[in-house]
Amino acid sequence: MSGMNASKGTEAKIVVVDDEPSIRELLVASLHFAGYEVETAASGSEAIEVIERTKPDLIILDVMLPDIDGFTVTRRIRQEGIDAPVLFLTARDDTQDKVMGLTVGGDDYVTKPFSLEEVVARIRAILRRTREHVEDDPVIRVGDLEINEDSHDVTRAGRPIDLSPTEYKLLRYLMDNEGRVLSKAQILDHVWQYDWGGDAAIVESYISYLRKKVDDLEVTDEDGTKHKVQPLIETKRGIGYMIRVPRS
Amino acid sequence: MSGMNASKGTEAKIVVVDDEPSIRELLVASLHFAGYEVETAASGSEAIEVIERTKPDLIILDVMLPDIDGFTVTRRIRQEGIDAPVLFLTARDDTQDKVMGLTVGGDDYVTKPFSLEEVVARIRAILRRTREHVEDDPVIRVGDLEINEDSHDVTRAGRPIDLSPTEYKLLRYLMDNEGRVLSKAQILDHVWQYDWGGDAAIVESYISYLRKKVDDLEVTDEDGTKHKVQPLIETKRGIGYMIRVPRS
DNA sequence: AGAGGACATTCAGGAAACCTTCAGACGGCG
DNA sequence: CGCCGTCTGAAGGTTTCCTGAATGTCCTCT
Repeated sequence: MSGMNASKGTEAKIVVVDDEPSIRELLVASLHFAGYEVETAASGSEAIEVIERTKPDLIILDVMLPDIDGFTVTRRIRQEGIDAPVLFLTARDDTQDKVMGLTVGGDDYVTKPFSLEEVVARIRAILRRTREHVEDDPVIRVGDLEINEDSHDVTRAGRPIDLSPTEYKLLRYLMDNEGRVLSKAQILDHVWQYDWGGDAAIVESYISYLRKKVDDLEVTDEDGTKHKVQPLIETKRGIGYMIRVPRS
Repeated sequence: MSGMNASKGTEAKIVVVDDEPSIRELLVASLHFAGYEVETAASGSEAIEVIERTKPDLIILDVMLPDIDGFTVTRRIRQEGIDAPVLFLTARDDTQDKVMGLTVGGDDYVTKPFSLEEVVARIRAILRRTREHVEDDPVIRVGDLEINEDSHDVTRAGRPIDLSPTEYKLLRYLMDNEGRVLSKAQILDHVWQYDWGGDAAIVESYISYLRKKVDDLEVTDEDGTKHKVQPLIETKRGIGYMIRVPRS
């Protein structure tokens, strides 16, 4: 699943609140595997109880809940002195005014249906900005390939690269799992929205696009000689894809 | 999330006084995240107690409170020797004479409904004038683009630029977050009033206005040659907007 | 070597995101 | 009261992206 560079500082505690079991499980599995400690709640009232008991570092909160809606839950726990940032889950067709004011403070939101990469990226961005952690670096590196999660910049050997949103998400997922083979199914599940109905063949197309932009470059050395960059994206036939600095 | 240049001197302590929980939360979340230490009070009497106890550097005070009004609160705490500046929150339809005399000393006011940028900008301006801090610079720079928070002047390559109030707030928010992509929702939440009910599409319009004034200029060099300025505002498709000196 | 399967590449249509402009509404100011 | 700058919503045009399909290439097993 979404295995990250588990190295990152202390593991954060996250509470997931959603009434749909499938969404809950999806998030729990991913986040747990990504190294977070996860608790869940299926309703607003349960959420308040769980949050006050466990004092999480971050809360993932569906705004549409059977009993108490997400905004009210937020207000209640804030009154109790809990100031953990909230990542709201909203339906795309929610009226705009409902979404208003959601991005103040450390809070943020994603619209359903989301892709896991979106959620994980947002969580990291929030935690990076919220926690005191001075050492937190918005840059992810694999060899001479870098992506900056703040500016969304991508560079190879210092040279800027332009990626489309989906290309960026795919590359980010690969880099987050450097040295680990990811199946096409895994990639589909993380980079594309969870309600995607299409074919896994689209992964091949996007790998191809990515390779052309990232691995098919010529750079000029200090001494003026041109040479191709080392390809970083490897195909593991029958298994999937992986990114890493190739072994000699 | 405003005032991101967290680097700024020592964190100031602020007391927020308002009887509406939603306003309180909005301000607490934003200011806390912006690096301020925040306490709250929901009434005039509570305000006096909290202010005398915590000795804040600045007070945000709604003039319309259920028990003791804001002016009286100010008078009382002044009698107790507390001279922290006050940022008053007033209703737009408050008669002019009520607002009169609010800006004496270090004090200032904003009208409800406000935008977060307005509040944060005023807070910074007040603290800049109040504190000894010699190193505080009212000028924000990105490349050859400068805005002066004291005079509200905007210049590009030395040339003055006229901006409308909303254009200025938008530019200021972008520059305060140089090199970080801001979503349209974030921009809406910070630059527009918190009770805004409209569409996020308005952000696109204002980005367009801003570009025409800021990024679509011709300047004349010392040697008489004309050339276009580098565009500083970048679109990150599917993510948002960002300002910075472009890479290479 | 050949067949079959897995992967790579390319392309075009449609969709989505974005840019720009404009007219009307609104409010401040003379 | 009328003018003027500003704000807002909407429309139209443009660019970029996504997706599915078609075709080509490489690997593997027999």
